[in-house]
Amino acid sequence: MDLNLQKYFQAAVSVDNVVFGFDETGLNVLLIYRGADPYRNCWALPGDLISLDTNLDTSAVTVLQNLTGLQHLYMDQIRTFGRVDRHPYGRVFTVAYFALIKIEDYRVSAQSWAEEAAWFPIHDVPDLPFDHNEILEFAKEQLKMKIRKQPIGFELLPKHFTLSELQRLYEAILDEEFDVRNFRKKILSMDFIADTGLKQNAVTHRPAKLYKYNARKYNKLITSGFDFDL
Amino acid sequence: MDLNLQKYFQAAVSVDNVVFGFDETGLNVLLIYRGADPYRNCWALPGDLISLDTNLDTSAVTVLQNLTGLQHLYMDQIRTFGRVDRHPYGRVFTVAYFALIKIEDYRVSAQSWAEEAAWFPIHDVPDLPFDHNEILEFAKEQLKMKIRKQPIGFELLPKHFTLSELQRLYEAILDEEFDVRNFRKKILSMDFIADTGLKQNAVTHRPAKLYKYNARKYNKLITSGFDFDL
DNA sequence: CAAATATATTGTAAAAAATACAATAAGCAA
DNA sequence: TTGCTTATTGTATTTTTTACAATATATTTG
Repeated sequence: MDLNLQKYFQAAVSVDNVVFGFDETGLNVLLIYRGADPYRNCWALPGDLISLDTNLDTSAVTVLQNLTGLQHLYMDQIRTFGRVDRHPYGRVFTVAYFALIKIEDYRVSAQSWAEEAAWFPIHDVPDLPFDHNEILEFAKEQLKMKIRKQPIGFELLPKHFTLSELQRLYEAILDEEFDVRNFRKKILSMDFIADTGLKQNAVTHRPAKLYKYNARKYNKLITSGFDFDL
Repeated sequence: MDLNLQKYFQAAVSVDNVVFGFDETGLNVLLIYRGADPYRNCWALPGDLISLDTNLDTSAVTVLQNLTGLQHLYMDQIRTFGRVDRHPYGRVFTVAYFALIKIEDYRVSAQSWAEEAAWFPIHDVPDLPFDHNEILEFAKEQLKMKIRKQPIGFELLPKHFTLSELQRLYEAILDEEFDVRNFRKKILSMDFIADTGLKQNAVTHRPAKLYKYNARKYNKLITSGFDFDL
């Protein structure tokens, strides 16, 4: 390589994944316990330097799977962080990705140099190394924006869900309360959310109707200029 | 450096700037004519490899100034592109930024290895090297989203502007037409847009009233939960 | 089995916002 | 004075948002 170019080709790139998971306790984020330097023995976002023969988006998926066993997630790029001194080993740019999953549908298992992998309640996250706290804050903002504009919320609930569950989900993520009647009115006015005819059972109170999300209908609406907006 | 790490630290990072400019002809994008390899003698987005001792956001500003002379712009990061084969010299990740300016307020002058710098109408952009066409498309989408949500449109017009000019601006960027009466109603209902008491002169028809944008009032509204939305 | 408990479900009126639609006004030029 | 060009304005209708509380249905308890 040209000597003039040499000096540019000395950077590393990492990905850091912010995986949000939802369960009955609310919104959580997945962290790993680092078993490798730098910042060995810290909880951190599951991220790693990426191999230079792999496309960026593919790397995000690979890194996550390699550290936590999670696979088949849809990951979205959110932003690149590139402060000069963000990594002690040299110039490392990190590309942050985020994903949103239903915790009970996946099993996380620490792998590679990750000693543990665990879910932390979103309001109870420890100090993280690098600029991971900053990344997490940014991801939370993105999540709020996205969940208002895209029907990703449904992917966090069981296939059949009650409107109360849905409302709790939105309230947890947006950190905001909605009027029960108005919320239901709005949701039911979107005709890609359908009554299954089923009801909850084994609950100690009036059982709620179960609904399901119809992605096919949603996609049809989207293409005809519909705008999901909570 | 640890030999195991060596292999990661061989990437380069570039920034590519999508600078949108508005004038009476509509929306334009700034391109440079490359006087350096690769893709010498092509029009391309003003971008360059970045020096590894500079923060990412600073690099975006520096690169743009170095190639086009533009400075004191507010640049926003939009996305990182990292296909393995996007650059012929090696693994180069590029971070795309965008900015929005009033053409007549700035003078562009090709510098460094840029042989020319010129504005191209947004609907008349040539084939670009690397993945620059893809980056540009992405930036256009971002611009549409942002201009609906933030009052950045005002930064593209003279300090004093007419409502017709403002409407033409929005119509050019969003590629959509608005009803004259409803548009004015909506704009004037935002009380951070004020009548200056002045009128156009030297026009060959009824002169329009001149308005101005009051950023201070807007910021006050924002912090109290107001949501700009066109 | 009646009462208590817990959550689910529903409607309506008022206010606000969005939409559709066309006539008149104010300059300049011929 | 007339014609040309762009600027400006209002109203009725529809749609959407908001605020607000009583009743229903299941289980558990006494």
